[in-house]
Amino acid sequence: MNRLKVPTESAPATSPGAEQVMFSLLGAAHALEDRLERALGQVGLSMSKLGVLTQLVEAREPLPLSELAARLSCVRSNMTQLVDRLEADGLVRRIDDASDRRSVLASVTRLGEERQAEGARQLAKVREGFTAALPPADRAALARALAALTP
Amino acid sequence: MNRLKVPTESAPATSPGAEQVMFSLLGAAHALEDRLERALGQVGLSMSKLGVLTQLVEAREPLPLSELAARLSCVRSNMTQLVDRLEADGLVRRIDDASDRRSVLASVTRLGEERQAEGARQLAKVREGFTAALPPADRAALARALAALTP
DNA sequence: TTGAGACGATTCATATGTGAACGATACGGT
DNA sequence: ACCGTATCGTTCACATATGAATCGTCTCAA
Repeated sequence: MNRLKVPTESAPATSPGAEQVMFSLLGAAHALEDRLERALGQVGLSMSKLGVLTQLVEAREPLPLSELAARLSCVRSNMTQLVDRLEADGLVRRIDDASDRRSVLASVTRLGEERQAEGARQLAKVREGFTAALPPADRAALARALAALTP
Repeated sequence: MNRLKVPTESAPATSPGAEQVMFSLLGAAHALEDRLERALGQVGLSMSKLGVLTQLVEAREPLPLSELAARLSCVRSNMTQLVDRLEADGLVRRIDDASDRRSVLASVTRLGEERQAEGARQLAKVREGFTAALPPADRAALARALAALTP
């Protein structure tokens, strides 16, 4: 699931190091995603799968695939395949929507709920490690900078 | 090429906001990658393709696929396919390595060099936008925090 | 009521990544 | 000189994403 390392540039001699901050951000996120996928892999999940399960658990009711796609910011065809795999794993079931025959609802199974809880624990562990690695003095500035960067 | 949005958590009431910093980082990187892929798409490239072309241009000589995979931190099978597509695009040629018959070298074409230059310009534009969006007061702290985060 | 257009899910083609298995080649120690 | 092992590229199966095209269903305006 990894992203390739970003192309290094032949440094244009402007403010020294400024060009590299963007790549540092990509690299840090990349490394973090690796850790998350590895941790979740230990309980048979991925970030994508955990995302779907978490939505369903939090909603406390079955949700249409369209709604899941919207909440997780992906296209519907992606959700079709993701739910295919979750169904094959026995973590989710498709049920017909009685009120709209176009719609298909995803319903989390008992096993899916258990797996979601395990995944959430793994995720929390990684998050703790992340927070621990963060220089406390820079935490606020990081949060501020990231907020400014996300439009 | 997008990553799904990260699962939101039912906030455990520890230090307020601290849990979310990790997700902010993933989100910011995600948005940034989107912008980069879109900018590169305008010249028919992707981050992965530009990465390969840039390595070849900077090396000023053909490189073995293994070497490219190592430099871009991906597995060799990925490089095989990436070079397949670059070759189909006419940006790269495979040539036999006379000194080691196991090895295959990737050689950037004239068109590939031109495309790399265009890609680098697109990348620089995005980077400028990135830097502009960054609160100057937080730049150093961001760089420091990201460095601490990348092991 | 009906028919045009919006909407929901799926399928297909494609891009990008991983990892295992394979065949060809290289190389070092005996 | 030969054999075991390492390395190289490829192929395959899979996971994850996008976007276009398709098919069924729904809804509203005329």
